[in-house]
Amino acid sequence: MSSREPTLADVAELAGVSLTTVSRVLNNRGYLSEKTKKNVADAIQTLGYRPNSLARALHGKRTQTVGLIVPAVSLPFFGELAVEVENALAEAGYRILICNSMGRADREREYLSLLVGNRVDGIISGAHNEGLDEYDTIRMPLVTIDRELSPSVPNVRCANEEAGAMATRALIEGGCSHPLLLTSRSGPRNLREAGYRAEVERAGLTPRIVTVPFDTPTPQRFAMVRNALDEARAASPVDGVFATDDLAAAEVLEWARTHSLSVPTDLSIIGFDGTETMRRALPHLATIRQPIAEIAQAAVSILLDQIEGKAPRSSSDEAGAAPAQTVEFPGMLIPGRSLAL
Amino acid sequence: MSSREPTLADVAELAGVSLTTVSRVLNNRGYLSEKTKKNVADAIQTLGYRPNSLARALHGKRTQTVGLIVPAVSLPFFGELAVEVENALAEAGYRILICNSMGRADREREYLSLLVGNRVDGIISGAHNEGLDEYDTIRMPLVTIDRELSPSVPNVRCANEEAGAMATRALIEGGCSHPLLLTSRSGPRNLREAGYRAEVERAGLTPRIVTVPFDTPTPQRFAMVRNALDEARAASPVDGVFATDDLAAAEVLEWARTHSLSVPTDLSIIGFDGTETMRRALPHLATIRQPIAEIAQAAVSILLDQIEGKAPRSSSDEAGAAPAQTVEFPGMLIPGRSLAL
DNA sequence: GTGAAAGCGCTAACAA
DNA sequence: TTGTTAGCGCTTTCAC
Repeated sequence: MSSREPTLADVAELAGVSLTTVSRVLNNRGYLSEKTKKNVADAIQTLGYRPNSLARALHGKRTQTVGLIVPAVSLPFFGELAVEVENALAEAGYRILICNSMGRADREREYLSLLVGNRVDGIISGAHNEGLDEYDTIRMPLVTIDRELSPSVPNVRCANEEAGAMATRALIEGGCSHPLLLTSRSGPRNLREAGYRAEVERAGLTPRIVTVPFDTPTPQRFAMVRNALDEARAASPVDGVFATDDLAAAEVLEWARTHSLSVPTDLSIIGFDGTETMRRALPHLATIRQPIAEIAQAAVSILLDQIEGKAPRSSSDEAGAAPAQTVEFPGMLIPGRSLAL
Repeated sequence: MSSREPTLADVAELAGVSLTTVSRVLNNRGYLSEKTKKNVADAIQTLGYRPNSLARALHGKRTQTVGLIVPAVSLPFFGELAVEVENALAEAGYRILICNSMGRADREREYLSLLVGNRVDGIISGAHNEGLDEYDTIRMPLVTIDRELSPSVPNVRCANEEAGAMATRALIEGGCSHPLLLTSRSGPRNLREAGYRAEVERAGLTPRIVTVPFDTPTPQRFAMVRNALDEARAASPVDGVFATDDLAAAEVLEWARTHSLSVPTDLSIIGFDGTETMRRALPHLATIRQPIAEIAQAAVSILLDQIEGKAPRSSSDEAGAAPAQTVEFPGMLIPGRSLAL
């Protein structure tokens, strides 16, 4: 009875017309008599027919699907990013295939393969694994979010350097003379760090940086943050912390509590991201809000331009075409009680 | 040059064999000479060939894809659920198509259609829209997570009633004589509420319930929570709150602060879910942890049994077969400073 | 061991 | 206004 999904042929038979005709009413193409239209529509209705998108896609048309690669949608930033990307895509009639790389290069590699195998129309990558040359092989529209993959791949992100400077400035203006940076990976590619450094030096202070890797498993995380901060404080005073994500900032809050440091009197804290979830969880935490919706929309719109051929992927920059864009959106300071004034 | 993805035919030509042969080495079926195998493998390598899964699926095989419908992966519970479902599925060689219904019935309906159109092999639904009779039309393996869809659809969930009782008991044992329930929708189908009621009555206390709809937009949320709690407190004293999710519990914490109620001296608070994100953000919040990984694994395993034919979906319960299971996993009390002892 | 040919469900010329 | 036919890329009998 409910053996298999009905096909075009089933509909055609029931309606007493040819396949083409059914296909035509489905795609609303060509001239059809009202009567035929209705017949077919009825048949579709009674059969509960749904076109097989695979077959359609096989024919060379688009799959209307875009792959999104992120570390994990369980992280508030990426969860919200995924939702916004999905919304932006939905408006254009595209769907999303979400891939959680879990910070593992092998999984990202696998997913890349899978996406190509599934013939998605394009890929948005927000994962952060290094050294994946597989991306060079990708012959399809590609956009990254906050990730420098190659000069030929467009990159959309928050204006990290200025945002980092903004956060640091907020600490300094609040009276901190020993502001510390807590981040996941220090180095020249960390633009939030660059902003921090610039601002600290401008104020004639000394940069101090402490790192706890992004993908540390939760059980060990808090211990690592605590140790790192303890060490830093043992070396010299700390009266402010800029954590490059809000979850890390939450750990700093907890650390302060265990040391009976009162916030912001003894210690000012500012985070980064400003996701809805974290705003709800810790409304008093000052932070820099990334404009997630804008970022998602921009990434989607660039990708769709490529997909729809307005901007043929300049993979090899033939004729020295314009280099791929880096689009930046400013972060926004959200004040909070965790910050002295 | 990088015109289109290479096809089986391209590989066959380069290797100087037939389509069949290539297909055989791909699927490792039948007898092949080592030499041929190697030739083909090389051709695949140099061409960077990836089988088109659409074409394969079209042939009647599985798509190896499962749809997951949730309100939004940006909510910590569903974000973590999605990740766990994806992990469980990955082990079995399946992938996941995530659909965020955003609490809207129309979007859920659309997504259902889309999933069927994409010929996913099965669906896991964790969304919460009422009155979607579309589900009756679905002729494919289906499992729900914490959602009573129909007696014939298996449902996996946390043992909500006991967990609700557990939370309430924690408040009462901590000395609360006026424990309030903050939930999103009150009614007989709310099992956490049922647990709360049972326990409150057992202690000879009066149940008091306050609701703020789940999908209230963030800007208005906090105001609604505040008003609801203010009203409740104006009517009679409140010395404990059981919030049926941790984000709501966070709002109660904030409400307590604005009223200078000290937690837990004046007010005990316990939440629900115990996601990693919320544990990191508010480590001192007592809560009931849902065993998300177990729930995800169970749902996946039941679904895969259906897909792989071990348990033919008993949509009409022919021969009065065993009714669809409801699988429950116990919640776990996580104590915290928000709770008096 | 390997190949030829039919067909999965659909679209798009090309006819009628 | 509608039907016929040839694929899309792959798997799978059935032959050789």
